[in-house]
Amino acid sequence: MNDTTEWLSPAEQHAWRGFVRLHQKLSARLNRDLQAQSKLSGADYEILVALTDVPAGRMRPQDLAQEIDWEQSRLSHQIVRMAKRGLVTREECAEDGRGTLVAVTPAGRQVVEAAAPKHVATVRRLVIDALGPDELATLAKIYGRILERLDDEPS
Amino acid sequence: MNDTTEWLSPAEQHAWRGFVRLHQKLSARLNRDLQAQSKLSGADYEILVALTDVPAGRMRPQDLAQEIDWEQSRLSHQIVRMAKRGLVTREECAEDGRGTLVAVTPAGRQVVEAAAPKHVATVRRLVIDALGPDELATLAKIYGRILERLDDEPS
DNA sequence: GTAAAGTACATGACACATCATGTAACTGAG
DNA sequence: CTCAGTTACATGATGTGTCATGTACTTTAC
Repeated sequence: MNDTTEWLSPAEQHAWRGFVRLHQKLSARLNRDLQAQSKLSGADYEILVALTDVPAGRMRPQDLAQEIDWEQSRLSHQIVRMAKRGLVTREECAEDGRGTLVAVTPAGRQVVEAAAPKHVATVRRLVIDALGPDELATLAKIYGRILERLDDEPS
Repeated sequence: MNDTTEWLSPAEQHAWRGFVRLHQKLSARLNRDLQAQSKLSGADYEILVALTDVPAGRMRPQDLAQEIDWEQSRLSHQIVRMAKRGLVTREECAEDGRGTLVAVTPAGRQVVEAAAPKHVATVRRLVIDALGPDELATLAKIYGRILERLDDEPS
């Protein structure tokens, strides 16, 4: 590596550090809240929301993975754990012998429906309410731009 | 829970989803890059940067934890793993018999010095370069505001 | 129809994070 | 001095994420 590295300016460093810290603390906080209030991890919550969002309450793992942007393996492990706790079940897939269907159980539905309002309230209180409408739009725009870069790049 | 939950508006939801997705994908990406290029996890990198940032190259775990905003237990486990790989060592603390000092090893220093330029380049390419200077300042301001809220709240 | 290639998902190993709890050393009131 | 409380850190259990790899089924080329 040569010495032409362009290090971050103080302003850039400040913004970047803030980004990292915020990300860390906020997700830690949201996970702890979910766990304390609803006995759910963030991962559990994300799965349950995705499943209850579709009318049938069941999806192919591959579709679910794409929907929430998870790796297939991660999802598979997560489903196993949630099935053990009775939040979801596996069903056979008629159209494709290799496939499966993941379905929310009534218990899972009940849990997420109780959890969602509290979670949303926390998000609103901690994040949304801290932003003006213009800032909200700016953030969304910036995030979209960075996400594009991520998707464009090779790896 | 009553039914007065104030759900997120479409614009709010869009921004929030972007926030979550960006956080997930970006940190996954940065971790993978670090791992691939330098055999370091993001956690390893953070520790090494903090340690090499101080002249002595060694710190009390409690100070280190505060510096990078980690839980004490997390840090302790991480130190164990990094010590096994020869990136850091534990030293006895003269002033306080309960205490320890964590020090970067020469090997650790070498690894992080090789890793840093590549990491910074990735951050710049993916994030910083996607932002105008005004946007950078806006982000920093917003992050600061949300971080304050996080720190203010009970838990 | 069959063999090769691809797809859908599972699994084991390992790194990581968190929680609850433990141990040793320090500090201060008496 | 001594003992109660606190501080600094370690440790075990458990849940989670990633990687590499495995298995069963399906599709495609021939």
